[in-house]
This record gives sequence, C-alpha cells and structure tokens, in this order.
Amino acid sequence: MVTINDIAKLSGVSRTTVSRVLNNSGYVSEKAKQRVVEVINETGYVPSEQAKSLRTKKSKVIGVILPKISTETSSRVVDGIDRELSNHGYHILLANANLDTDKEIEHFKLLQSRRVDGIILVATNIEERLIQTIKDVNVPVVALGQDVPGVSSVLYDDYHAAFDVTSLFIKRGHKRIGFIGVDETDRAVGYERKKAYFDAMEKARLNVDPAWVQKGVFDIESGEKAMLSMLADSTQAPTAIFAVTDRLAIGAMQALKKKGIKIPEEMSVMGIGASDLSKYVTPSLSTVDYYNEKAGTETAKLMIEHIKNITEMTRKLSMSYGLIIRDSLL
Amino acid sequence: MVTINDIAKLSGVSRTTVSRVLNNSGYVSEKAKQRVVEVINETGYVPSEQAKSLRTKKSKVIGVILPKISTETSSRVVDGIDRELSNHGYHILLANANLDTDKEIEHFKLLQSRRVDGIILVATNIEERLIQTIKDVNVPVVALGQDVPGVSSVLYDDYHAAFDVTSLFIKRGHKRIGFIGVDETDRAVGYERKKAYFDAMEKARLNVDPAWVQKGVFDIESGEKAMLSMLADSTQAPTAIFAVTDRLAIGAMQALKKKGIKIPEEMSVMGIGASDLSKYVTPSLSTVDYYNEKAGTETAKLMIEHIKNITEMTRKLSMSYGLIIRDSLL
DNA sequence: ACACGTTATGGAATCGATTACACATTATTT
DNA sequence: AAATAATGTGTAATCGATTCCATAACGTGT
Repeated sequence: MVTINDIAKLSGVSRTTVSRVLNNSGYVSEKAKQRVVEVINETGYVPSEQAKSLRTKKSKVIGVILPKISTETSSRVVDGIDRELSNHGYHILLANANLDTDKEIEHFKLLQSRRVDGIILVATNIEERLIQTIKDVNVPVVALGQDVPGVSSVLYDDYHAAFDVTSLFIKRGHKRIGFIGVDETDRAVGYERKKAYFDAMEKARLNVDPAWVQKGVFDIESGEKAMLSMLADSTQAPTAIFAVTDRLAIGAMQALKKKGIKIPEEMSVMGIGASDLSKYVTPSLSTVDYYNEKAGTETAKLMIEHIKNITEMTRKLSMSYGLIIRDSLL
Repeated sequence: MVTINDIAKLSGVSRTTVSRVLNNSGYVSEKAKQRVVEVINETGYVPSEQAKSLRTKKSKVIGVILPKISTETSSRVVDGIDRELSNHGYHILLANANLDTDKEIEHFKLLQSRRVDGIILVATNIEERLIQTIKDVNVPVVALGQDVPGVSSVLYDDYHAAFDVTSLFIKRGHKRIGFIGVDETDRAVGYERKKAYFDAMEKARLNVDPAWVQKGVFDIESGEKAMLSMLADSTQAPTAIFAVTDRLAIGAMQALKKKGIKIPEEMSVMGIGASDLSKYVTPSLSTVDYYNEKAGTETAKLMIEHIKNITEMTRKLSMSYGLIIRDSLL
C-alpha cells in the first residue's frame, strides 16, 4: 500500500506539502503541486481515511442500527438516510439488531469502538437499559420511529394516522370495527395505534367487543391467525378491520378469502405502511403512507445538524402521513 | 474520549500491559489484570478500532456495493452477508451505486480509502472500466449475481433456471410462449435468461413470433407495458408468459387483468425471484426461488476465505434454485 | 537599505493503539 | 548451587495521516 511518505519521496517534497496538496490548504507552489498530483496519479495513491480520522477525530461514518435488515421499511429508510448522508461525504456502517435488545446494546459499543461520528437508531422497543446505553454513548444519537427520552427523534404520527383510519371507517358507516395490533411494548406501533383506535371508537360512541381486538407479530401468518380468532371469538363479526401494519392486514385478507368472506362487500380492511404488497394484492389494500424514505432523509439531516452543532438541544420531528384509499374499503 | 494511556496511568501500569489485558496476549499477572479491568469498567473505556486498524492493517470492515438499496433482493442479500460476516467480527460499510456505473467505480475508491478488508460487489452491468477498477483495487473482491472475469463470483444459475421455466410451460402443453426480458447489457438477467428461453423453444421445435419477445426495465409498470405491446403486436397471442423477474411478471398480470384475460385459464404466467409479492398477488405467481439470503451468506464466506488466504485462486460458485409452482400456471 | 507581509517548505509532535525487544524476577531442572 | 526456563513489565518504534511552528526567499512600501 502506497502511503503519503512514498508520495513525498517520489515527488521530492515533504509529506507536509503532500498533505497540503491533498487538502488544498496552505501555500503550495504551482510546480510542487503539479509534481505531487502527477506522482499520485502514477501510483494510484489513495489516502488512508483511517489515519486521517485518528488525527482529526472525525470518521465521516454514521452507524445505523436496524431492528431487522430485510424488511421493506428498513430498506426504504436506509435508502433515505444514505441519500442524505452521501451528499455530505458520510458513509453508513450497518448494524443489525435482529429484534434483540441485547444485540442493540452491543452494537452501540461496537459502533463506538469504530469511532463513528453518530448513531442512528431505527427503534422498536425502548427499554431502560437501552436509554442508559444511549446516555453513556458520547456521540450524537438520533432515533427514528420511536420517541426515545432525551434523544432527538424523528417520529411517525402513529396516533393521528390510526385515529384517521378508524374515523374513516366510521365516516363510511361502519359500526363494528375490528383491530389487529401488536404487543404494546412497541410504544409506537403497539400502544399509540391501539389507543387511537379506542379513542376514535369512543368518540363516535361505538362499542368495542373485546373479541374484535386481536394481536399479532408483524408477519402475514399472524395476521391470518388473528383474523381467524376474531371470527371465531366474536358473536357478531365486525364489518371492518384495522390492522396496524400492511402485513397483518394482508394476513387478515388471506383468512377472509379462505373463509369465503368478500372484501370489501362483507368486510373492509385497512393497514398502515404503504408496502408494495398493498398495491398489488387483490383487492388492493387501503393503507397509510408513512413516507419512510423521507423519514430516513430527515433523520440524516437531523444527525448532520447535531454533528455540526447547529442543533444543540434534543429535537422531536413529527412526520406527516397520507391515506391511500384503494379497493379493500367500502 | 478516554484512551489506553489514561487506563495505563489510572491503573499504574504501562500501556503495553493494558494492551495485553485487552487482547489476552502475553504474560500479565493476575493482580495487574484485575486492576486494569477495574479501571476499564469504571471509565467505560472502549478501545479505538481505528488506531488498532492503523497498526494492524486490518479494519474488520467489508464494503458492500449495491446497485440499489431498497429492493427486496438487495435487502435479502445484505441480510445474508451480514449474518455471516458478523459471526467473524466484520461490519458492513454500505455503498449505494444507484444503478450508476460511475458511482460504482467511485465507491471502489472510497471504500479503499476507508481501508476495508474486502469489497463485495452486488453486480448488474459489467463494463470494461469496472473490470479495470477491480483489477487496480488491492483488496479481495467478490461479485454476486454476475460472472466478473478474474473475480471470485457467486452466481445464480440463470441459464438453467430460465430453461426450466420455459420447459415447464412446454411440458404442460404450451406451444406459444411469450417472453418479457430486460436489456442484454445485464448479462445474467438480460442475456442468459433470454438465451435459455430461445434454446428451450428451439429444442422443442417451437416457433417464436418476434412480437412475443418484449423488453422492460425491472419495474412493474414496464412489465405492464411490455405485455400490452405483446398483445397488440402479435397476430396470435401466446398462451403463456415468461417474465425474467417477478415484478415484470406482476406487471404483465396487471395488463392481462385489465384486458379481461383470465390467468391461468387463458394465459399462464411465471416470473423469477420468489418475491413476497409473488405469493400474495391473485392468482399467486409461479416463480423461481433464488435463495438470495443464502447467496449472500455464501458470498460472505467466500470473502472470508479470500481474506484468510484459504482460497488463493478466483472461484466461481453456482447457486442452486427452486421452482415454486403456484396458481398462475395451467 | 530596512522592515514587514506574503509565499513556500519542512521538521517534529500528535492521534491511539500494537509489538519487537530488553530486562528483571521467580520457578524449575540438573 | 548454578544453569535454564517461565513469567511479568516497560521502553520505544511504528502505522499514515494532520498541523503547529520555525525558517527562508522574495517583493514592496517607506
């Protein structure tokens, strides 16, 4: 590997001068500069960011901790993050927590040891241990998707989105509305969306049969199971189903199809996420677009502001959302 | 930031001893060790991988260049890569080429400057410039998805997969089979799969109406367009459609639905990719599973072998595939 | 002719780790 | 008891860059 010293020797100057050429700083004569550039091109020298980082204490790398790599949401978010970061010369160091809080915490340590300039946490469940870990970290942390106390966060408006979905059903005349949620330890998806559903129902003075409220775990199969339980448990079936994610909604649709229940004639369905899937299932699924890519970009922007110390305080940014009305809705 | 020197001072030993404790190497008395560990825990010291890398010339980071981040294939592949790499203490530095060869080449330079231990290229089009760049790079490179000359590659068996799909149609009695491909500059997806289609047709002595052969660009919309062109251009429509990707196939299905052509009664459809989408469209799409995650894992394994110099020569690894027969097929 | 600002260059310290080597001290073998 | 081996620790060089500081040559205003 050719180093700055080699370039210095070959071009007959000191490594200080080479560094000046590299960074376009200080005084360098036109002649020296040309000679150095020449040698650099001949040798194919690429300066070591590592050595540079060690000295300057800036790595130009941002760690991104994901709950799971291969989900549509993750990949959209990462796309958005990268789009913004690469504009500022930053790279992404990936860390997959795989839905395991221990790993999440471990990744904070690992990313610190790599001296990343900041850490973006795409969050799910927020435990006390995690919050403590974040406090101990000495680089800026920005969270996406969950409101982490004391940490700048980019948030989806889960409450209002879920409220709007439920209200939409109500406005269309539905009185019996079922709900498929996830565990409430997930504050955003589990707790907030559920609360909004209940609030909307209560506001419209609509009754909620406990059997209409079911729980799944983020995949299609569990949505199917939840739907079947709902049909089995309730004396009177709902006429509409609000599932907190598209995959749960599509699972519910699978169950309904198998039961011969017509969508949307006998049952309306809505999800959240605007997944690719939602557009191409039959009937196409009404859903909520969370603009994940935009959310990623905003998170990255916030991170850069923190790094540049433009923003000192912790900020909370609420994303907007958009309802997408398709055929699954009567 | 607390450094190894601080730890040394606080525990009253030299930094050599601290390093020994850190790496569990050489001789250290039990007493000294305990003292050092104690101080480390008190201070929350995290060793700098950067400084370590500079000295040891190993960064334990692998650069991954993706053609596009937010695709199902990419995220599955990255998942597989990470699964294997993290087992060996490696991290992934992400680089998004966004379907731009210039960027791809630029990323090679950038990753080199970060002194990654290896580069995994998830490839699409292979240009001469790219091959030259790879040659100039001085770290191991492994390609995934395309056969890059002189570079170890993990390959999908595009030819046989496509041949099998076409043959399956033929075996089921189809005589007029349409093809929706992509540009042949993509050797694997564009060229190989097309060649296999023609070879299978020829082997069965079946005629191919030029209008049956259409081209799209990796998205659903273009699949739809290609299908409409095929119907418009051909005097006699095919009874089966082989699209080289699931998204193209689903686009074709959309077109057929709009035209009121029944799948599979009037037209059978197959794709390649085993996307989530393929399972939940109606009718469910028959396709080929390329086991992307496994491919990612294998690529990572190959990379590690190269880094450890277990494998000196360039190797070509061909992945297996599996046909998934679903409702879109008569 | 003197002082001073501008331009050009290099020496040497520094960032935070690893590691070769030297030097004690203690334990074991003969 | 002397020779040898095992154990424990520190000094200093090193990795590849940046950057502070010193020094020198040169022009120019007075």
